[in-house]
Amino acid sequence: MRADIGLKEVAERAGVSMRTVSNVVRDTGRFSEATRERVLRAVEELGYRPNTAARRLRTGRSGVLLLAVPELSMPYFAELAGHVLREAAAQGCTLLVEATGGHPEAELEIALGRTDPLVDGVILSPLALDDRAAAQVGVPLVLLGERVHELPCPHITIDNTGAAREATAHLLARGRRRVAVIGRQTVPHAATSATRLAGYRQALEAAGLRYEEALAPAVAAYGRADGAAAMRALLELAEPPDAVFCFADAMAEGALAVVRERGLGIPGDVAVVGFDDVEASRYTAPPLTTVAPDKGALARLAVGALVRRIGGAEAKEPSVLLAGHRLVVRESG
Amino acid sequence: MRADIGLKEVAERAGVSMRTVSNVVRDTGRFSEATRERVLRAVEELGYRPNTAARRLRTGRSGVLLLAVPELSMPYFAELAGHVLREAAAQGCTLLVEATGGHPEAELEIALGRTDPLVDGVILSPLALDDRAAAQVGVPLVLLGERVHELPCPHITIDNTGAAREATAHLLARGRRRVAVIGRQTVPHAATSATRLAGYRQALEAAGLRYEEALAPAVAAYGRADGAAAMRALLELAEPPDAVFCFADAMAEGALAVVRERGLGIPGDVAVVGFDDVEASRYTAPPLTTVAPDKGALARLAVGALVRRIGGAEAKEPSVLLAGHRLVVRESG
DNA sequence: TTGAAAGCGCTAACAA
DNA sequence: TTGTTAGCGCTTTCAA
Repeated sequence: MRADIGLKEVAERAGVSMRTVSNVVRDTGRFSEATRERVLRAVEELGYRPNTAARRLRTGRSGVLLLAVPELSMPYFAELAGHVLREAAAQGCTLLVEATGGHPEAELEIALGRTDPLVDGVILSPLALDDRAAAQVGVPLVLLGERVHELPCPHITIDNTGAAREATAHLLARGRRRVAVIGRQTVPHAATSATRLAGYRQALEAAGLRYEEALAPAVAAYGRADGAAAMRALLELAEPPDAVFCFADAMAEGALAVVRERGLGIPGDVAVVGFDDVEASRYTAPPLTTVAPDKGALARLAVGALVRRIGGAEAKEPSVLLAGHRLVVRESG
Repeated sequence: MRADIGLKEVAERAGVSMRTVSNVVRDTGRFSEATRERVLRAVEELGYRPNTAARRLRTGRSGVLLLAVPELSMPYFAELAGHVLREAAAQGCTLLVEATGGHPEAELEIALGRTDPLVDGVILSPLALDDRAAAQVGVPLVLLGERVHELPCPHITIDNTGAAREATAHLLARGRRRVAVIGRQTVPHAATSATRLAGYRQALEAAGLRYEEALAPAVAAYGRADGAAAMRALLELAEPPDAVFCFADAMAEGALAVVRERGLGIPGDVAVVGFDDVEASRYTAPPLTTVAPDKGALARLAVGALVRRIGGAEAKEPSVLLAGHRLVVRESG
């Protein structure tokens, strides 16, 4: 049982009205320095803590943000969640984390605002959201990590196409000529796949190479098992690739395991590049070359944009906020 | 702006009093089947959603639980959080996730109940909590994953000592004679280290071997880098080990990387066993033999015990709840 | 610069 | 079985 010290008790102790205590505590309105000190002392002595439920009931604000990611057990999202957590705390907000499983329906529900009524705003990391949500976004919303074209809300992302182009170009620059890609998806609205694939093709084209679909096996998801399966398929090819660019480190890990298992050298026989720069990628065999999105910036931009949105900012601000990225070259490619 | 449909609107529409609506919605009190249907229809048509702030203000319950883990970027905790998330949702609770950084002070704050005033109860995964908190636990609290002796609250854990004994015995049974251990900690109150080390020593003893501190290098934390550093030290020894038992899969990954880098065979020259059965461990080179705690059971027990605690259950129930574990034998040992 | 008082939407004690 | 009503603790208009 939390001590039942309320505004009233503090007010009595400090010899002022509740209103003044409220003002001092939230640092709003006017009051003299002397009053302020007296109130703060009373707060301290009594161990007063504002009742958030009452505050919310009154103001309609809870200070709670929701972060919805596909799966917390995916290291990239876990790391991202960690950053968002820190950033939300820095902004004085509480963060709720939810897993959508990457299901379009679950993502839609969240975009529509059918979340815990507690939340003031939502940061959604969609995997397969379509634009049915466009017409009726129900909460202050920010999309993190993927562009869903029609949604009227800020999108926080990195230059996926540019990053994919750089990663592919890197492989090409090292003399690879059959560069495969793991991460193409055939489901509709798979924006990550689409933007990165575009970058890959641009790099190929710039090098005078032509895109072969055989070198871009489709995957169902972005897990290790998907990467492993795709790599196996690639190695069955009459002309197997001499390099593979994976759209996620997790898939790269799976791919690495398959290549090793075949007794092939990395990067000797097959170079491998990933995407995400998850912590584990420093410890794979061999350490993974990968695209590192600036996760801290991503989190900062997302929380910032959301807080502004909640504060009533209209869609005035640019609808796409870009965080940086860089290619971290390690030993796998 | 959430639609401002309240109990009142629903009551009017259904032609009953607010009280009845409230009862129907929460399924408490008495009402006829006909009333019930009428009310539910009105709720549906109006899209009524209860205001949780008002409810909480009135009842003092928010239905929000807090899970505090050291770091979300540690895969074991990320996976565990995923399970707890699901379990909390199944119980109709909202889950807040927080990272303590494993700092004793941060953990103490949480155990003392100095959390977001919103939360009804806390599941804490402590790394270094001491028993200063004993006297004054301030919220319904459940400890997950580690026993902190004096705290008057349920402890959810696995048989760490037994598990460590089994893992070590497994290595011994395969003919290893110099079995090292990575994970010994010298900071006070490192319960995980202490219980697992005890199991390791028991197995050694049962095999007629004696404990050598040189084979148990101290680590500062349980990350990959710590495992790598410890493994390096071990390989410098005049008589290096022929097997290593790591208290966390993350450390095992670091250790594997070092062993490979030295050109030694796994498990040929050095067998490696981990602890946690994190998903990544199926994809290490070679796949990691590891102790798998039943994370689902851990989550279920923790949420269950906490909900009962919040509901007013006294410390009547057993103070230690054990989840199962098993040794998953893969190729590394 | 401060005080008094009216609710925010809901639950539960009291009535009918 | 259902209706009425008094607050929960806070913010904020209206007065002083």
